[in-house]
Amino acid sequence: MKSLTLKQLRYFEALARTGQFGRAAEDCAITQPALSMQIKELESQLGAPLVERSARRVRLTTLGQQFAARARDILRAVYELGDLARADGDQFSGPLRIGVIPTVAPYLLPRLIQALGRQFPALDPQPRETVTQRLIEDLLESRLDIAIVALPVSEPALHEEPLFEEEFVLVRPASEEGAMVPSADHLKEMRLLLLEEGHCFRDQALSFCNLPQAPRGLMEGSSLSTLVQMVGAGIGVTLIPEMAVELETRNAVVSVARLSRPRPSRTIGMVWRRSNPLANRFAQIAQIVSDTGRAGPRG
Amino acid sequence: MKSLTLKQLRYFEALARTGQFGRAAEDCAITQPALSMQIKELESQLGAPLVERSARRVRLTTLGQQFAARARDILRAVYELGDLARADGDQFSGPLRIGVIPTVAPYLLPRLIQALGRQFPALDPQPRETVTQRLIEDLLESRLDIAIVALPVSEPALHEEPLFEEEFVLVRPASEEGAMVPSADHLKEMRLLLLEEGHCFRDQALSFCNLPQAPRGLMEGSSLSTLVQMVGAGIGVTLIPEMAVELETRNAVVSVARLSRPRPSRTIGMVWRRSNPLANRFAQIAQIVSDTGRAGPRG
DNA sequence: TAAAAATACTCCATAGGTATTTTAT
DNA sequence: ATAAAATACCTATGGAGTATTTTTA
Repeated sequence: MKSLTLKQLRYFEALARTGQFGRAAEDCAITQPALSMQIKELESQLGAPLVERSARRVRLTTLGQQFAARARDILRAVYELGDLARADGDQFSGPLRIGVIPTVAPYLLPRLIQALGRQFPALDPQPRETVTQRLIEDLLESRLDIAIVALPVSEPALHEEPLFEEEFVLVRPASEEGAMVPSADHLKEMRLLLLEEGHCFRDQALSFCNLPQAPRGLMEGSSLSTLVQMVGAGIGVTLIPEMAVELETRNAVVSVARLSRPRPSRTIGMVWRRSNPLANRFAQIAQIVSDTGRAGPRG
Repeated sequence: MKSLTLKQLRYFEALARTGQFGRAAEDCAITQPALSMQIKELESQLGAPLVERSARRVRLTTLGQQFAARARDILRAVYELGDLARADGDQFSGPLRIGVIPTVAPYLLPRLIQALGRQFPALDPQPRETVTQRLIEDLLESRLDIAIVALPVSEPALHEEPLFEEEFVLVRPASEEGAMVPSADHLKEMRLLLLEEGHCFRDQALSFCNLPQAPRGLMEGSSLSTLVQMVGAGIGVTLIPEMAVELETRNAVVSVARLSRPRPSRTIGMVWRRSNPLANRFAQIAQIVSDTGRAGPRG
């Protein structure tokens, strides 16, 4: 006479995601036996196994895979249900999980958190920084509410709200201050430093230089900060978004130059699940982010 | 730190549907205080009221209405999740909630239940008889698995599987045995007895007689059995589906005549929710129903 | 004043914790 | 031999029951 519980779905989803009872339990903030028992109970209710047990790793059965897919949809819908109440009322309160790409986060977040705090004192912004692909996954699985990324992302389930246009600038060793600014095609002849694989800004820079793929022997860095320091050491040149200039070039012996013909830029925007009941709230938030982004570091 | 439970959703759905704590509790097979507590807990978790309390009757708040709509979707999905396991394996087992329209049920169900029992010994058919509109509602809300109705029903969420074509025949007093068979247009001049409002067969009969609406002074009955008995008493004539002939005319002083030009008929079919994981099973069931229907009462 | 919801309390089922054993690599 | 899952046992939370009070139409 027992029936399915959300608890069971949550635990099973974690198991399907982590592939291990122990990790799943940790993820759910319970102990491994507790999770094992719930999975066992779930399987007994269904009358069929969801996972193939083995000591090292757990594999989902065919049924388990179908089950996991539907369970995820349900958990997402339940999450949205919980947000329904927050969408009404006059003040926006509670946790807001914001994802931001690494080439924007450090330059925007401090001022953004401030601005949000001023506008919505009861709001609890929970920022998270990672690459676009991960942010999109997290959004689709309801592990994030909104994400600030470079547009377009082209996911049908997501709404895209453009916030501001951001130009790229060239960073050269200080010794080249005032030298002639190279064209896009000249750039690819130079020793170009780029972010490592996975960062959208890497692809945007490559694209501006008319390079379909990264050239051999490309020097890579894991952050814009690293790239600029490498430029300062005379290793090469790089491109960075305008927003990063103030912070990153302050303590580096580099010079900054505007590019032109065409002037390179990207659109920063905010995305969220269309079905999220907080969508209207997010539109308000987007306005604040846009203002913050345009105001610049002095804002 | 608590989170939503399906129990809360089920109780709230019942409350939204019944509009009363007591009825909802009864519906959920618990006591009224237990349900009250869960609703209270739910509202406190959301931080906003879902219902406006009053002694006589409960009204949903705006939030409550949105919440109820989403909750229903979730509960439906959870129900389907529970059926996922039954879709695999080689034998189809467990409860199968079958809805059948009243002008088909008594003539088909006995043989159908037998046939199902032969084919799927572990299956537990739970038939329910009511008019098409109610059946469709129940299907959409996951209170039924399949329904046997006259096609088309034209609901995008439902799959329609045609089973067999069923002709209508004319039932006249026994005294008119062998008399000339009237045409469709003649029929509307005669004293026609029809089923009461809500039965699709009523509309099908009217449509065959080229009557857009029921004529004034129409005699109505609540079952085909009643109609035939009235014909036997010399009150008028009526149309019944072929399948009903054997059972209904056995103990009545009436004669049966085939109609023609055009020969009237309707398509009996089976419908189910497209998203139901048991859909493949239902296709098997449909084959059995079709065979049973075609075989006739001597089956 | 009568019907329905809320409150007060009691009990027990069960979810989850700790400790340990079993299993598979 | 080791890491992970299952098993055994215990505890405590909270869901549901009964009895009663409060509310309002």
